[in-house]
Amino acid sequence: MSEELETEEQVLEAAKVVFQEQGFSGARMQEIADVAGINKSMLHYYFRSKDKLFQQVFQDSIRQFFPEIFKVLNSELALVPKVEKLVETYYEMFKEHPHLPRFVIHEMNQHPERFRKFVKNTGIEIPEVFVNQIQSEIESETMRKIDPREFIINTIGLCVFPLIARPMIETVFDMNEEQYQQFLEQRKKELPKFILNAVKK
Amino acid sequence: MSEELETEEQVLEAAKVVFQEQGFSGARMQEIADVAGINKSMLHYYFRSKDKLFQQVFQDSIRQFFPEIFKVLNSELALVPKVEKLVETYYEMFKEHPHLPRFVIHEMNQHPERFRKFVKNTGIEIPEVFVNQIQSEIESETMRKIDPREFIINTIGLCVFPLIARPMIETVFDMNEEQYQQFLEQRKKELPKFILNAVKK
DNA sequence: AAATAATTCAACCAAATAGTTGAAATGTAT
DNA sequence: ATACATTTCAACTATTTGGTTGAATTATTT
Repeated sequence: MSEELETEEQVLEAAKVVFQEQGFSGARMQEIADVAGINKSMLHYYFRSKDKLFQQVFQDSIRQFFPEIFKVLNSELALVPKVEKLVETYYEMFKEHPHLPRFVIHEMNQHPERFRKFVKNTGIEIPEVFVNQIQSEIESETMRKIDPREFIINTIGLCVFPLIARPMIETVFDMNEEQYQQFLEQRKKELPKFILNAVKK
Repeated sequence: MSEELETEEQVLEAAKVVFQEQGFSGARMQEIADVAGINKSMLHYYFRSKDKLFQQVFQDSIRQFFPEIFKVLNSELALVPKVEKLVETYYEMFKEHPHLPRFVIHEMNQHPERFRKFVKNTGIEIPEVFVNQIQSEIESETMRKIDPREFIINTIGLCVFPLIARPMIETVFDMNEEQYQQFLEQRKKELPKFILNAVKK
């Protein structure tokens, strides 16, 4: 039983790469096997079907996408460092997993019910601490009146969009890969200012 | 030759619905035929292959997604009404085509080169008028210093995100369909304030 | 050493799916 | 009326693809 975990992890890793790039319907079992460096029989030896394998990958991706961010949202940081930390957390995550957000977005829209089930499994809840924080900032007049939900959605959206829209950005603004990466670096610094200014009194 | 255009349009419309919902690899020719209310032979009679049909749909979707926005960006409106108009334009477009942005995002990432080619075909260019407008606003100190590209990306991202992330929003904030629609309505009013405040001095 | 688990391989099966064909029917233009 | 274009239909082909099988091999455990 020595290699079991190792190979299983190898398969999962390969499946993650292929599914996140191509989506469920675009992914091929053979390609996953190739990337994992094993043969197709092994896929079915560990995971019984494409669907089972996909669900595992999707579940894992959800766990990667949300909880880390919600941990920051519900931390005890003050508003300014919290927003900075949020942006940084996202950018770190996406540096390693550039296809993660688009994958989650695409697949959650294909099967919203399954997505809901999976999210419930991860135990995510409405970020209370953060909602309260916003509310008290508004009351103490250090922030203009804004629906905390808007705030959260805007922040996540602003982090995610430049990644999922990469080809659009490169095309419209005529950038090469390097210029795009440079643009992201600059943006990482500017984004917290943009967000914080947007909610300033 | 009387019905030709009509039927061809019917097929394209059906293909648009199915491709935009399921993506290229998820779409089935049979389903497109069913939605168009014709049989499969006709698909190949007008468009020779799935790929040809898809490219037509994708090309059309790009034409729908970008030019309208760029027209607003490059119009002669002042900044405040321009942002308001931008948000409104997007929301109107997405009311009729809710799957459009996710479709374009997904497929442009699958084949960035083809996407680039298609965009070039539509004759989109860097929105000069708007870039100049931002620059002069910054010089006259009515706006804080910001890269115009950031401004454009942030605006589009903020418009698009709540649509492509719908299942996430409904799940995390525990909304039903109606509450989600209501949320969008509220957001339509709030978003211009958010954007304009973000770039205010 | 014996038993069990992990792995490979090649061949295979079954289902899904894109695409084809040809004959017949219907509609349209000249 | 005739020619041409459009449409239907059902059956068919070819390819892709998910999944299976079983025998042989290698590694691990006991």
